[in-house]
Order: sequence, then C-alpha cells, then structure tokens
Amino acid sequence: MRKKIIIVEDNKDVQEAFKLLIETKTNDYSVINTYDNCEDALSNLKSDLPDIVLMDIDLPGMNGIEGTRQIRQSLPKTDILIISVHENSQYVFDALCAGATGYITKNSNHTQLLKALDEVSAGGAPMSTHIAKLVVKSFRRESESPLTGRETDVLNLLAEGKSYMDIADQISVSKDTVKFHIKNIYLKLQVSNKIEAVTKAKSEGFI
Amino acid sequence: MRKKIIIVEDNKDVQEAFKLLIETKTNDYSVINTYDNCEDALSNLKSDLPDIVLMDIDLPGMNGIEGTRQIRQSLPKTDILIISVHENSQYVFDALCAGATGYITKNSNHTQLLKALDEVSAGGAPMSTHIAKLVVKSFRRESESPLTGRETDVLNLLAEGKSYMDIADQISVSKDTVKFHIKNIYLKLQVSNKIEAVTKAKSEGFI
DNA sequence: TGTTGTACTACCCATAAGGGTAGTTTTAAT
DNA sequence: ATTAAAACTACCCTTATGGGTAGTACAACA
Repeated sequence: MRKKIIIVEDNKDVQEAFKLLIETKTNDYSVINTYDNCEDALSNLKSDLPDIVLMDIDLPGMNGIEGTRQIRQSLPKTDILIISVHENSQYVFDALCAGATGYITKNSNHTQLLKALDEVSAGGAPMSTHIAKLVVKSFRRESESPLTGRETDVLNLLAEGKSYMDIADQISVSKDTVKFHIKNIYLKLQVSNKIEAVTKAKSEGFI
Repeated sequence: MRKKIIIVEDNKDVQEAFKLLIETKTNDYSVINTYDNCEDALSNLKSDLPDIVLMDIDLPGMNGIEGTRQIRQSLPKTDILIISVHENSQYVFDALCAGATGYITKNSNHTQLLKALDEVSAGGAPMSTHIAKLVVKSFRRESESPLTGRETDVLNLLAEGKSYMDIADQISVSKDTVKFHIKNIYLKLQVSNKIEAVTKAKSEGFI
C-alpha cells in the first residue's frame, strides 16, 4: 500500500509541482490532500492520517514550525519533512526541535526530493549538505565542552552569582576545592575572572 | 510629478494587485518596476531611483530585511515600506533596525495601503495597530531602565569582565567613582555582586 | 533661590577572588 | 596492575570586591 502524503504549502504552483512529481515519478506514495495553511491541515488530520507531511515554513497564519509541533502531538508516528527556502540555523533548529524528521531546501531537485521521501520512509533524516553541516556543528559544540561534569556544575552556580563559599556548601566540598575547579575552568576557557568565564561558557554553549 | 515606486515581491499575483491598485486609485504614485527578488531590484536601483520601495520579507535569495539594509545604504533618502505576512516582533524590529520606514501586514485593505503610502510621503511611519503596539512596548522597555547613562556604561564594561581599575581607566574617572556607580547599580537592581547585576540587567534589557 | 538628580572623589574595613604550589583519593581505562 | 584523568584538600600571598560614610561640583527644574 502506498504511503499517504499531505502537502502544506501556500504557493499553488509549488504545491502542484510536488504533487505531480510524486504521483508520476513513484508508485510508493500518494498525495491524498494539499493545504495552503496549517490550520486546515490540522483540522483534517485525523481523517487524512498521513504517513508523511511535506511542510513549508512561511505560511499565512500558523507557521510551519508551530504546525509541525502540533501535528507531532496529534500524530506522533507521522513524519514531517520541512521544505523551506530558509537555510539559516535558527529555522533549522527550531524545526528539528519542533519534531521535524528532515529539512530540505526548496531548490532541491526532483531526484533529491524523492530520495528524501525514501529516506524518511526508511527511518532516516534527510537534509541537504548545508543543513547537515549546521546540525553536525551544533552537536559537536554540545559535546565539545572541555569542562568536566564537576566544573560545569561549579560554573553554573557561579553563573547564578554564588560566591565560592555558597558553591562549596551547595555541592558539599571545601571552599578550596571550589577554588581549584574555578582555576581549572579559567585555564580551559582562557579567562581570568567570573564574568568572562560565564560569558564565554554561555556563548560556547557549555552551560 | 508622481512619486516613483518599485515593488519587490515574489508572488506575481500580489505584485500585480499592488500595481493595479496604485495605478488606478491614485494619481500621486507610479509603479515604475516590479521585481521578484532583492538582487534584481538592487542591480537596477541606480537607474530606477525610486522614491518608495514596497518590500516583501520572504523572498527567494536575499530576504527583504537584508534587502532593506542594502537599499538604505545605496539610497538613504528612499523610503522602504515593508509589506509582510509576519506580525511577530522579531521580524518587525529587524526590519525597522534595517532601516524600514513602515511595516504593514499583507492583510491590510486597499485603503490602508494607500493611506500608508501617503503617510510615508508625508514623512510618517505607517504601521498596523498590532505592530505599533509591539514597537511602543519595546520602547517602553528600553526607556524603563532605572540606570543612568553613566551607570549603564559602567555596567556594560563590567559585563565584559573588566575590573574596577580597567573601567576607571576606560571612562577616565577614579576607581572609587566606578565603585560608587556599581554600588548604586546594585541598589537599583537589588543585587549584590557583578554576576547577578550583569545577568539581571541583560534579562531586563538594560544592557 | 533652593532643591533634586547625576557625576564625581576619597577615605575605612572586612571579605571575596585569583594565582601559585603541593599534595591525596577515586574512578575509569589500558 | 599501572596509568591517567578527575575530584578533592590545604596552605600561601596579593589584589579585587562590596559595603559604609562623607563629602564636592554642576546642570536642570520648580
């Protein structure tokens, strides 16, 4: 049985192009409905029961990211493939955080789009090279923290404005130990005071 | 002589609708060119020499906000009126920061659009009620800072990780004066150390 | 004219913070 | 069993920080 697809896209031409492409070039998918806004798509969701949603981001009314969030809540097993003109990191991360399965750009060619559908069906997460780089970079950053667990704890408390003594009490070690950790934090972050350490750690995503 | 208008809008229908509206309903404006992306508009800017640019935000390639910035640089006296579907604060502020003269939403009716053009010509800054509220709110927040100018300067330097001495040198006052300002900052923000002061001031938008 | 807000200077004092050095213990990997 | 990293404790010393108090100078405002 063919996988059911719905398209949420406010540009009629793009909508038709995708539909035509999917209906003619493959036998594995069938576009059962198209919508030009999230609201309409959501109200028919329970009757459509799509396997895959092709979702635009810039939509009148509710945007595609919020739409993604709501579809996810309603049908957690449905895959949502974002097809957007935006390649900036914020959109990509927001979309992925909202529960999008993949994120490809509108300038992708036909082969790439169909490949993306197959990837989604196979449990993959298709995204363009550029997008993939952004995502990889974000993950690398998260795991790249040079700080040990303890140091991260200390730095978080420092960021709250706590004194060495406060921190010592809170994590049940001596004041000198806190000092020791902070000295190491400064070394690793190449800074020499609390403010710089907190600012740098925040900007690098360590805390 | 009629004011020269160019339209930057990727949707042909909207483009045509605006053009028709302006050409038929008024004698004060004339649409001399339409573009569906910023790049094309920019390359003809010096020959078009428009008085007013009607600018969409979601455009293929360069977005309308960046486009606004570049048109401003090239023709500072040209007014740019953003016509967008987005009503969220970030877009509005980014657009206004980029140098947009006004910001109206696409669901504005014909009368409102023409009124906006007249307002722009008269040196005004047309925006919908909702948008205006956002802007007003942002200004209220900005002027709500309890800190004096000097205190704000000091706090900004403090936020960079500078010591009292560093700050004193930088703003050419004594270390004790810096201390004095910082004491007042702590009082006003109800905090008792640098980190808390910086964190609070940042979250409240004072720095 | 006097008041108020802002900016500034100058002390005192106790504690916090930053930097150096020297170790022990725990835990995880080889 | 050995090593290495992480976590921890302790001491020294100097400077930075924060809090208190007491003033002066100047411009805006009533």
